[in-house]
Amino acid sequence: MPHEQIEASAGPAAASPWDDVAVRLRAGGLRWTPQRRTLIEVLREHEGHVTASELIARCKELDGTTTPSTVYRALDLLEELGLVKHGHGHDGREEYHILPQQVHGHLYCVGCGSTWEIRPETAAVIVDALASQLGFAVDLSHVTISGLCAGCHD
Amino acid sequence: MPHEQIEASAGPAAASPWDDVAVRLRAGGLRWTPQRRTLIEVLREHEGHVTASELIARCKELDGTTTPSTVYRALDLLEELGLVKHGHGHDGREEYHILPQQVHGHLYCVGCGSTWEIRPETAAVIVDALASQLGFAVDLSHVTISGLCAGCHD
DNA sequence: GATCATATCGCGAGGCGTCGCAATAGCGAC
DNA sequence: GTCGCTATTGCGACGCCTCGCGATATGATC
Ligand SMILES: [Mn+2]
Ligand SMILES: [Mn+2]
Ligand SMILES: [Zn+2]
Ligand SMILES: [Zn+2]
Repeated sequence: MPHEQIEASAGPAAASPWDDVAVRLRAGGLRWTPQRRTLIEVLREHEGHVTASELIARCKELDGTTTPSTVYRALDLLEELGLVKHGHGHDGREEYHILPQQVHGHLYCVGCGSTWEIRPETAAVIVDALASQLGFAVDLSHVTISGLCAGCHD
Repeated sequence: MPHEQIEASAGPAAASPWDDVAVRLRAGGLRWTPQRRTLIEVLREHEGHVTASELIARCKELDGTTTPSTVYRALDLLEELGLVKHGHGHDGREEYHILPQQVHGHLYCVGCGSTWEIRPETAAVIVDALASQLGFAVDLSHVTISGLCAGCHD
């Protein structure tokens, strides 16, 4: 497969945020390892929300030697780089937002199990209320708020 | 210790919600077991918020044979009776509110680790926003909202 | 391409919470 | 007081997540 490198580096291209992870890591004295490579590969396949378990499972498919603790640690790292953002589902389990564009809160209906993202306008009301009344800077994206959706109550 | 029963039933007394748990359980075809008795005894000692682990530990002090799964199941039951209400801390772990008077939300500062209850006025804003905009009936007490307190940001 | 400092890994153990199952024991009825 | 139905328990196993530790391997330097 000659010319592979030439092709890969041809053109400015649609730069993906994943492309320079190796560089960013090394710039900080950190290392670009096969385990991290695999995780990035998996993350490239996803959008939106994914469970930590799902990510680990997929990594294991690509590399049978995958270890959970290594994946968790790599995810922590990528979160510091701003490439993923974790939150907690209604039961406390971790969920990851891949390439979080705009942070958003989550709703979970205990009646039917549906989930929704909280729209920016609605989120703003919540954020503003806590900011103005308590000076508290909410990270809405970290939690899933439970309750009953319109279809499930009354 | 004669007259014990007479004393116990003397006067209308300051009825505690714990006093008729046995009756309420039996009324539903459920049973009043030593394990549940121990848990109630522990709950009587507490107010406000307690971790599930703390409750289990305290039960174990009173009864060395205590089993975690049994305590968890008993707590589920008491929650159905409205005597406790569980929520999740910022890390997803369970916390129990003993005799929840008024449900309230919780705030956690990721900077200093402090926690606060969300005051009713503030909670009302959040609940109303989700109710009016989405028809969603929030159970604020089930989650701990993370962020930075006034002292920890800017 | 060899060397070396140290970032990272894999492993094992532990805490938390859930569930299925077989054995046990409330408690209502007689 | 005994009997019998079945709610409940204890156990064991599992899934999720974290952490410490000794072994490994990255990648900067020469
Ligand atoms: Mn919950
Ligand atoms: Mn978290
Ligand atoms: Zn619903
Ligand atoms: Zn703070």
